Amino acid sequence: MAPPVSGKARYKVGRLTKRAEFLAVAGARRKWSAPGLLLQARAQDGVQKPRKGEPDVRVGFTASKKVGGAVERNRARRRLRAAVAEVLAPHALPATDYVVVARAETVRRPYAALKQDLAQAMKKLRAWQDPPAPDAAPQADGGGT
RNA sequence: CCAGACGGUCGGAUGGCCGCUCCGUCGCAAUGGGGAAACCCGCGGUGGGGAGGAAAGUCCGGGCUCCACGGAAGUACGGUGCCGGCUAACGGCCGGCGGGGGCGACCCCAGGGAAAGUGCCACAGAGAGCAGACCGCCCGUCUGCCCCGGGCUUCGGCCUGGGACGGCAUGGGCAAGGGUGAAAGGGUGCGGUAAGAGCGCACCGCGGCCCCGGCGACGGGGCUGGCAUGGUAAACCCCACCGGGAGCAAGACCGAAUAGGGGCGGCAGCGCCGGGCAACCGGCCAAGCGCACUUCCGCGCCGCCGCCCGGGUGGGUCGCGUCGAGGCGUCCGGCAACGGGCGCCCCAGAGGAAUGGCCAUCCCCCGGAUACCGUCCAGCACGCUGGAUACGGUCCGGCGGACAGAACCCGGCUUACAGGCCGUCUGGCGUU
RNA sequence: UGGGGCGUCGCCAAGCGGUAAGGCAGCGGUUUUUGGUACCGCCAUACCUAGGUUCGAAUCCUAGCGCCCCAG
Repeated sequence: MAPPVSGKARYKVGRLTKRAEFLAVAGARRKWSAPGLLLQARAQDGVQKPRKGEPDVRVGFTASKKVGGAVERNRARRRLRAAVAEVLAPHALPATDYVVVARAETVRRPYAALKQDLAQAMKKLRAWQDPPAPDAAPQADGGGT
């Protein structure tokens, strides 16, 4: 691959959109449940992999009816998306698909705690790594301290 | 000032950091990447747009698209139901009418037909749809007892006439009153009567006819009938009017692999039976292939290969937001709904679904504090002291900021909703 | 998106204009040494919500809430 973005500090992640992709991640049975969210992970293979030119880390979001009405479900997904951009993107393993599932608590949970939930879930699933280019690390590490 | 009625409107504000999506524009990326194809995809700068009054429920009406259909009428089914208007249309809206509620502003009403037919009206009650007579009221007959009169008498009574009160008696009249019921076959009053009854009369109600006003629903008046016609149609039904079906996962286009369909060519097979003039069709056997392999048995498949064609699934693009029953402003007509003229504007377009995440300050709300300022109360040495704070500041705290997220688009309806603002009106109290 | 159905006591469930059955569970009693079984009694407990029609509504109508199913 020839990534056009090499020196930039922003970590791009792709998006899971097809039902089959979500089922594949769920079928891997690598999941961990935190108070504010539920994380699933799966290493990509020859069938489930990003198309060329896309980022090689992909994330999908799920907010079912159990979370609430459309307003609550939208808000839960948006908060999770923001947390993923801050926490998961810089520390994600390459060639891995993630699915973040919203829970009823996701909407009410303080944002700092939500970020900690995500980081803890990644570590529990052994899907955490330190940024590969620490010199270009962005200022998105506020969750730890 | 308090209480209330109706209508309209808004539905947090400002800023910072980091992001999303669409459109325009400039530059870079390039002989660029992905994909079978259709088609999709960067990076950086800059400018702009980016949820609602209900976007909701999906209860109606349309546009749009496909399907069906010769016209008209009818049947069935579903819906609507006072009148007039508005509208593209509606079960919507506006203005009226009638009925009901409220002191009032005002609110509520599926509000056609019950003398076309059918059904139903429990229990209670004498009687409930061809009404009926339990208590009761009245008139007789019979009879009991009491009072009054007459006659007879052997003074014990007997006969007879009248009156009053009665009777497990009996023959009729009545439907006022009692009682039952949601409802008892017009209501109230007077007359009338043996007692009563529309039996008669007055008023009210109801029906019929006529006149007047109104486009009409209907209203007003007159004459007349003499009560005939209980309720229920959100029971069946009758009448009038309306309705072809499905829905953007509609639909249009582009178009893999696999299986199946068709055509052409080559090769293999071409035994038997049935049908047919034949082309050919159907069946059976064998061969072949598969069930790991060999033999037997069993089961299953049935010409093989190549090329081409069309339908079509996954996938992709369009549909899809430039133009609309469009928005804003203004003028005119109309009581109004609404219509018309003119000017300006282009105003969300996602697609596992953008419109956000976090933080400050302000605003509002809730709880607490009240040293201080105001306010109120008390004391007076008249300027202070003590207290209160339900109110205005001030300070502190608040996982406090309603209902809720476009999905093809409009017009309505219904439902949810913290709080604020504006206007009109009604009732009460006070002051002048 | 379109269509269909159901909400009755703690659970299951009848009733389809006039009285809200029944079973299980629960409580009390009898029988039994005790428990179970059996029998008797008590369930003064229920019609999803709000309006309306009707003399009268669980039942009919309208609106809403919740749940389930079917088709694409």
